[in-house]
Amino acid sequence: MPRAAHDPLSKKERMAMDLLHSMGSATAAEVQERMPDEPNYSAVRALLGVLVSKNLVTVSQTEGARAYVYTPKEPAHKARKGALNRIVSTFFGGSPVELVANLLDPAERKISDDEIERIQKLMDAHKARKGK
Amino acid sequence: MPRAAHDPLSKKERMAMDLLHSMGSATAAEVQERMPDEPNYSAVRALLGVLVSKNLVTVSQTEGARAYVYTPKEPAHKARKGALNRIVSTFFGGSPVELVANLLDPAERKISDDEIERIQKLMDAHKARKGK
DNA sequence: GTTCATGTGCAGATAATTCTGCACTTGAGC
DNA sequence: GCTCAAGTGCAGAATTATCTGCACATGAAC
Repeated sequence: MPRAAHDPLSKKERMAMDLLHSMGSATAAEVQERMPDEPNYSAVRALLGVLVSKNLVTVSQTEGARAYVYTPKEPAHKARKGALNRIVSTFFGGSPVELVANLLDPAERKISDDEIERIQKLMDAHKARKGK
Repeated sequence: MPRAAHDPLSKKERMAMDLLHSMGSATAAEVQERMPDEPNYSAVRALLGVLVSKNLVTVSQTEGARAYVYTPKEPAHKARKGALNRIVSTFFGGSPVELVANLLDPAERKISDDEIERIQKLMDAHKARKGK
């Protein structure tokens, strides 16, 4: 029986998971490259192995390639949702509006005018869909 | 000498830090209450002690109260910024717009009409400030 | 001034994570 | 057919994180 799904990840595991999520999928070597202070190859393999055994990651071998490819099992949209929920509740008192306000805050320099423009469009589209 | 600032937190440490951030500050007992499956008091104290020794948390004693109060050292806005950056880069390909789009996506059910209204207002205000 | 609940400090024990090393495989290049 | 680079499997060592227990402090209630 697999471990409980909510089993929290250890720090390196979390790191590796995040890398896999941001890359979509990757080989051990690719993960290694992006780990802070490049642990050795065996260590990375061991780490990924743990994720596989926890059933959080899938391993596969593609045609011509030699190395295994590791892919997160949780679909991206779920992972995003979870991450967002966590952040909203721990840093923005549960209010997504606060989060957006923070993104817009120029003091935080996180978002360009162009991007703001695009968000505005999203909102309009959203409104239109709603209104009809 | 303190440990490197980017020293990643272990899972319980992360949990405790998040709790402190969401509460502003707290006693060991308060943190304990909110930890999944309530570890014992000594364990929580030990955990908080580690955070203090890593220089991430401050401990203080207020007037009439007996228990120590633990407070994150990193100012809230910085913590938020870091958390947002991390999420944007690991789950939204570096684009804050994608994050907002995800928040708006009704399939994700994360945000109410009322909240959307408020975001819209924020955007307008932002635009107005810009335009002048 | 005794008792009790709640705290503190700290020294290790226990458990989990992270890493290492090595024997073995396989395809490419020569 | 060798040799080499890049993989794989796995067993356990080394390191960290987590927890436990206990002796002592202190204010409140009685």
